[in-house]
Amino acid sequence: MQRSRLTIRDVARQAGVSHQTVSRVINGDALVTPETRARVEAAIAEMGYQPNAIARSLAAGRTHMLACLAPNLTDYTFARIIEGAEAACRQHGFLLISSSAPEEAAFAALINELVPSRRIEGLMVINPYIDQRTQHLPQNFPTVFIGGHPRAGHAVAAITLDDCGAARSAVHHLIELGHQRIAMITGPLVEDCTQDRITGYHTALQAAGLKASPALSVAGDWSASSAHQATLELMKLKQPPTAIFAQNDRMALGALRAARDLGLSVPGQLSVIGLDDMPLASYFDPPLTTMRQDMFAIGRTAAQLLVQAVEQPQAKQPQLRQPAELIIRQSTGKKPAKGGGSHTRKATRHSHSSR
Amino acid sequence: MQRSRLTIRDVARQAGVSHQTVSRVINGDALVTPETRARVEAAIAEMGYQPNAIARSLAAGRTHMLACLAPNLTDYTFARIIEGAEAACRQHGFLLISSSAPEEAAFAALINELVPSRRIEGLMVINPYIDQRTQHLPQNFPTVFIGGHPRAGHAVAAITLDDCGAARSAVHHLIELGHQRIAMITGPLVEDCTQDRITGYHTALQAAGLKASPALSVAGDWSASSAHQATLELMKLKQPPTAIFAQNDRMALGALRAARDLGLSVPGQLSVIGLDDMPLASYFDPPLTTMRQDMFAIGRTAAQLLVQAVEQPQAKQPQLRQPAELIIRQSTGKKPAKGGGSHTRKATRHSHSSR
DNA sequence: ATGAAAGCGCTAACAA
DNA sequence: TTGTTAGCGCTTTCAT
Repeated sequence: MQRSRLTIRDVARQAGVSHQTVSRVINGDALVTPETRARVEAAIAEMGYQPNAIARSLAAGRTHMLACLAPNLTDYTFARIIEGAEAACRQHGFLLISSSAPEEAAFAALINELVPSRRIEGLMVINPYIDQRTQHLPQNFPTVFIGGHPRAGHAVAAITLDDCGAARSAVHHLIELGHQRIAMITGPLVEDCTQDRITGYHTALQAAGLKASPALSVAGDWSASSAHQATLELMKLKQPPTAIFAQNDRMALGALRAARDLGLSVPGQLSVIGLDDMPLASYFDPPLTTMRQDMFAIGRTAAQLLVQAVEQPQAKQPQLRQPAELIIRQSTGKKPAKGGGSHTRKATRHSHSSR
Repeated sequence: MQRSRLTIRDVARQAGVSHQTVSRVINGDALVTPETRARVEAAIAEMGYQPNAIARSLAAGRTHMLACLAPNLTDYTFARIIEGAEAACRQHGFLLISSSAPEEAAFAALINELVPSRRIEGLMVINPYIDQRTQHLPQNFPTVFIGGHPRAGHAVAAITLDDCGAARSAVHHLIELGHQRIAMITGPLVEDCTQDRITGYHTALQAAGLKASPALSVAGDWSASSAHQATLELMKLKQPPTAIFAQNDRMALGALRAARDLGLSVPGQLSVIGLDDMPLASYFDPPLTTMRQDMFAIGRTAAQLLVQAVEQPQAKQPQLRQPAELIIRQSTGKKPAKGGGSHTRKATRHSHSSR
């Protein structure tokens, strides 16, 4: 892997053609005699020439680089989106810069570093609507939103999980098991997906003719500990819930632990359902019933949308929704009979998915 | 955020100077009169000019981009390293491309796309020694290894967790609790860190005058399910272990579940210790005793080493080790008395770290 | 089908 | 201190 100090002209000399012809061969231009092409390709192979991407970028005005901004890179959900996006980018001949911008200021700084310098051709933003992010977005620049639906005035492509539908399915599952007092632990209220999941929760309750009690809805922050706390409070109510819908799996885990701390069996006395199907969900105690979402696919699709937006800036900007799938494990069960069910914890043999 | 079609010459005209002077101002060259500088800066501000990074790269021969290759982006450990690296890169004025290369072929392809095209100035590789990755690495190119120590012939900077020391501490903790039959569930045997952790395990046993039984060492693949399986087998031995050291937290979780499936109380009848201290470890059942490693710091340091290697190619290439810290929670306890301890599971109130 | 010329937007060497 | 002249390595006119 020698330093590619060779230029297009070196190859041209070796092949006995002009440097322009070499350029044509590199770019697959059709107007080259097969013989010439062969000669040039032989020279390229022999000398081990590889084009300088920066020079190409400058001359062609295209960098073939995209960026993806996420609140962080460690959340499994985000990481998986990025993995999908990165794979799709490479497939389309693009490179991806993924950066974490926990707060708005960092977000604005990043945009201002990447876009005006003309380093990237397009931008993917995960969770565009937390804080005031969108106001820092460049105008007339190819952008795709992931998780968060465009407000009026934003003609950008967007792809989200079907948050509303996923929440509705989760709550519907609980209702089918006979639960009537169904609590919800939400994510931060400023996030779009939190709101959509709240909507889905209410939709499911309404469809079943159940009334939503405000006391049964508690805000968490996606962390297990926030849900642990929330669950302890919920179970202190004069009429505690018999089931909890946690808006993500980490919080579901916090709820499970709180139940254990309170000596409540799950699902005997309390059912818990999550949302994500994170890799370890089947190893929770008990294995978590949850909604599975294919974040890799979301990332991949987002990248494809973005590539399209870059190549054809005038094209329509679609708004997509990726459905979620109910994964039933052992953290949900029939509503306990009045007066409580069995308090004992059975050491049953659990089956696990192999994820 | 208008399209930066403005060039250095537009600014020069506006400020009534040569384009070169504008370049000097942009680059903080000292040889500019304060007045001229002020005029130029005023013009820049007024026009909203921002330099074209690609043109700069071509002219200066520097891209200020680095890449980090990891087996995947979703492993918490890797994601955290990348987060740290990315933060440090930005701080030093570099951008980071992080890519996942699950197998050797993808790894080689990536290297071949990034390096000869002169797009990046340096390379960070997480787990350089799984499969035959190192043979695809470019020669004479600034590189830093993360996790995996250089073999002979590789004069590259490297930073790893102190795998050996971390394993030793973990096993030592079990020994101090009185355990003598201590099993280990390893990662894939081809990985450096697996081997180092095995070494640490043996070192700790030897130091205590204990003999390592080959039957007590089982290979997993870092997944919870592999450890679940391994634990079931370990507990079938005529002389089962009283404690298990799992080489990562996910596998420790698998071991915990296997214990539950077998009706064994943890830590009453079986102690389990992990390695990682992943965010959810304190929410395992029981909360997991484990070794904490600061992967963010490792990533940050790796990036700093790389920047240094890029700036001063002739400098010495250090090999660093980041220590790990024992985090005692509730999955480890005294060796059970002969004949077994209490089989009952107490619903004690657990404290959690807030991570 | 091929080559020559001109420039992408900037930095670097030299001159003034 | 500032301006002038050349490129960086390639693509894109435009001739031929």
